[in-house]
Amino acid sequence: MSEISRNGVGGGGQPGRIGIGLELDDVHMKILEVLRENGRISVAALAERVGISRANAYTRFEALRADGAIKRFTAEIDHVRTGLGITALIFVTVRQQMWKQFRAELARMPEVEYCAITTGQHDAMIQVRVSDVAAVHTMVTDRLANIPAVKATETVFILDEVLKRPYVLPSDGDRDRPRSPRRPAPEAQGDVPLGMMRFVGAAEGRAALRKDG
Amino acid sequence: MSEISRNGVGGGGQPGRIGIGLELDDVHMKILEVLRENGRISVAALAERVGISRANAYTRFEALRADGAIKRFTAEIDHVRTGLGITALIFVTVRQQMWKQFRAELARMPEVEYCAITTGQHDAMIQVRVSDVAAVHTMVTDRLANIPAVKATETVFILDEVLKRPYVLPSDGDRDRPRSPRRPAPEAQGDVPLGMMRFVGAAEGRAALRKDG
DNA sequence: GTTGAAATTAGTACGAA
DNA sequence: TTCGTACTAATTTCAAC
Repeated sequence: MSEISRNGVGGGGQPGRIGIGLELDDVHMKILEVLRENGRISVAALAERVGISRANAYTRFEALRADGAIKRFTAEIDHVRTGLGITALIFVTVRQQMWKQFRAELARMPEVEYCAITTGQHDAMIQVRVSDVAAVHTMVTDRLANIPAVKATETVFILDEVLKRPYVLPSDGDRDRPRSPRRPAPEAQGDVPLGMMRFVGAAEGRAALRKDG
Repeated sequence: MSEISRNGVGGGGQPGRIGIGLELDDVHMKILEVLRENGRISVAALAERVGISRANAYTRFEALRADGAIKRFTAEIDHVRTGLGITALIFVTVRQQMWKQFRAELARMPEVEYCAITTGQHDAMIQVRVSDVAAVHTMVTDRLANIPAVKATETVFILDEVLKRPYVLPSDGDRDRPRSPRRPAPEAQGDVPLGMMRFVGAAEGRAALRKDG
């Protein structure tokens, strides 16, 4: 379920004005900041925390929802408590021209929480939550392996989830980041050990793969 | 911020009864199911959808919150709309005995949405959201490279987020999954191309790394 | 975009089954 | 435990400014 908006590399626009949606000003951002920490706050309390009137808060709240800037509200739950304490990442290599099938099969796998198409060595990364390690094995060898679209997989386990923010906002950077310019100053690039850093681009023909998804 | 519960590989318990918390029955699960799709639903409406009384819904709702099964409520937002349309995964190799420093530095990076410690070739995977591809480059070469704890990185871009469920619940499997047993039947393992599947274990000495985090 | 007052709904506290 | 009801407090809506 829940197809989400596409992020195209290189398609980044300027903050606050993207697409044909409404313009997000500082007040909108502040509203989002509050809602990400407490999604169940009343609009009245929200108005007070943001520093605007009730009516204004209702208007903006509804606008953010209607525009799609807020996609939905959800509860964050403790997976260990619900019996799904094992999390794994499965990197999948997908056969060309079979993306549609791959996506269809994904929708039929409830244990998959997240799937993203990536550049690099593999084509997609999926995150699964299951009750035990055996279930990961079953998932990979029984379910994924039986999908013709899946050429190969590579599985790693998640030992610990160190950080999980509800989501990131542009305004987060205003806190302690030194307001870095879009492009780093040329002289700043010299003093880092670039040899240790690898940017992994898309494999050959990857660009064409997105079309038949 | 927001340290979350640790998921230990091999530490999976039986569903519905983990740790010393409250016992989660079918009604609790149904409540979570509703709340994950609509985190702002009123308790009155929640009671109706689950099929219990209002008073009972309040009791269980509060119990789930107090127990920690529900960690928080949040709004899911459209990152492209807020100007953070570029998402990247950075796989990090961390120097032994320097995990504490790595985690401290992570907390000071607002663009990091998620960080997990993994088995396999790398030690950690972090997901960042920024406004443009140049910001990823700045992030990796300027910020991450300057952390002594970081030995090496590998970066891939996310081209498309195909699937993003609020979270997975054990009951999700009751829908269309053929109620698979914990461990796959021996004969079922023979007809899959195991040669294409790779399970990547932890690098040498990885187990010791968790202690000094 | 703001304030204030009416209508509605949410949250709490009971006793009964 | 769970349900049903009554009570109190808060929120949402809608009006005028």
